[in-house]
Amino acid sequence: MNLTNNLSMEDLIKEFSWRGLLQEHTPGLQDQLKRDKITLYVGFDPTADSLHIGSLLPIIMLAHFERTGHKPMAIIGGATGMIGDPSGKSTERQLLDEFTLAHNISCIKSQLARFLNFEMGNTRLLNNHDWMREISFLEFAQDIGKHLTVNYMMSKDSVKKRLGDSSSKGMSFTEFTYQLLQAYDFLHLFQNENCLLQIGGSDQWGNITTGIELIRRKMGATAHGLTFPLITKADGAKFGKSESGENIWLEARRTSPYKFFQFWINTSDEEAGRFIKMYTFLPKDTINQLIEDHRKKPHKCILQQRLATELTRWVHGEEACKSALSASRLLFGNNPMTSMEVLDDETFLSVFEGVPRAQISIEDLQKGISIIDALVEKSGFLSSKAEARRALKERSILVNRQRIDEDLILGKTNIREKRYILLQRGKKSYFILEVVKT
RNA sequence: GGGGAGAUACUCAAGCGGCCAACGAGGGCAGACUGUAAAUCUGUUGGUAUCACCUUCGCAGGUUCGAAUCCUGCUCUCCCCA
Repeated sequence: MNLTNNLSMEDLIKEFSWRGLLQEHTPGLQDQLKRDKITLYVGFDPTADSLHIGSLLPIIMLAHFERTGHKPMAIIGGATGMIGDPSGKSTERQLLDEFTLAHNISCIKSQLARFLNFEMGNTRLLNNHDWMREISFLEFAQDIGKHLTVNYMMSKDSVKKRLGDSSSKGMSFTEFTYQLLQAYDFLHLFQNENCLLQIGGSDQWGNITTGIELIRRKMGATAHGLTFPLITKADGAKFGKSESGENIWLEARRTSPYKFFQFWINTSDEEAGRFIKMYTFLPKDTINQLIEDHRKKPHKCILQQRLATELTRWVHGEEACKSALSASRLLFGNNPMTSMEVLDDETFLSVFEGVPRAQISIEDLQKGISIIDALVEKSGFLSSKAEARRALKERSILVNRQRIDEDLILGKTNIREKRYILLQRGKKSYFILEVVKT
């Protein structure tokens, strides 16, 4: 992505503000940021072995800080991840065992390294387990717990929600303590790394201010907090899930670059306008121009195209982005049929990476397989013959992108190129049959 | 402890002896239209050997030629009075 727009980013707060990345911040932060290059941090929860697009925003925030010469730190919640943050959660969270946690942490570390420059030493990666494990419960009670009242802690939304609602299952002491642990993180980083700012999603505001309060009471010093909005979709649905309800991960093995690309392509006009500001590093002028162009020619999907391209390139690299783009052109372009036939098997596979597939024997194919068997028994693509019949009646089944009838018998002639047959239900659901010798 | 109401498919919700694989709404899927959008319209939404049969209406029994519908017991949920 374009890194050379530092001029417009002299005032980070302003920058965040027009990008829609600013929810709340403590007073005086703006001046502080203009005056000094400060150290700041954001926490990442090691709840899975890959980050998903929900984590993209904090990463982008750190990248903005990195690019303007500040010293960002990504803190992996190796200790706090064992506890679970109650913010925004209505029930007690599952605790993770140590093995899973260690695995998750190492995976997340290597992912973050793709987006942030840890090489130069300006941007760093820490694990809060490293200092959390040093402190005993008694020390914690004495040095930390002393400074904040339970009354203060109870006033936080994350706590109030769980105590007030009679239908909820209550809240364990462990979860109640979470905000203190996070506050201790901030205090520790303030003392040892001269870290002056914690950022996070807007649901973190309560936890961040607890940290600021702890630093104020214990050290008599001023620390800062900044939050960015939590993303909601225009229709109120949860952001970050594909249409089929799967998470969109940053790891190519979990979510193929093609699917990732498609996720952004499928955003609505309004969302695309909002997201391109938040999720790309394109300068203001460029974005305004794009929005203007899009308004004039909405059918071109300029915003969605650019958003998807920029992000796929950033997350998966130039190569993956190109093939995701060409796959999309192929599948949704004007004359997909002809281009399908031209595809050799290798390109075909890369286009349909991540599409479920099954093997089918050449002998069966020689005998001929009814399309219903092919859809259900031989592949498991559809779950019952009744469903297959229904789909065929709806004329929603395609073989090698050609609409077919119920009486089709699959034979050798249906193999495209050398080894594959492409099944399709509707526009977006694909399945690959791989022809093998038995 | 006493009294009452209820449990039906993904969700809500009809049905109260045969015409019930079960009205309707939402959701899902698909088709048309379109910008791989929104809105709209249409079809579809248990299974199989599909003009038929099988399994499904909280669980287990029973009455009946025949039950989601009636009876008995059980489990769970909700409400009212103590």
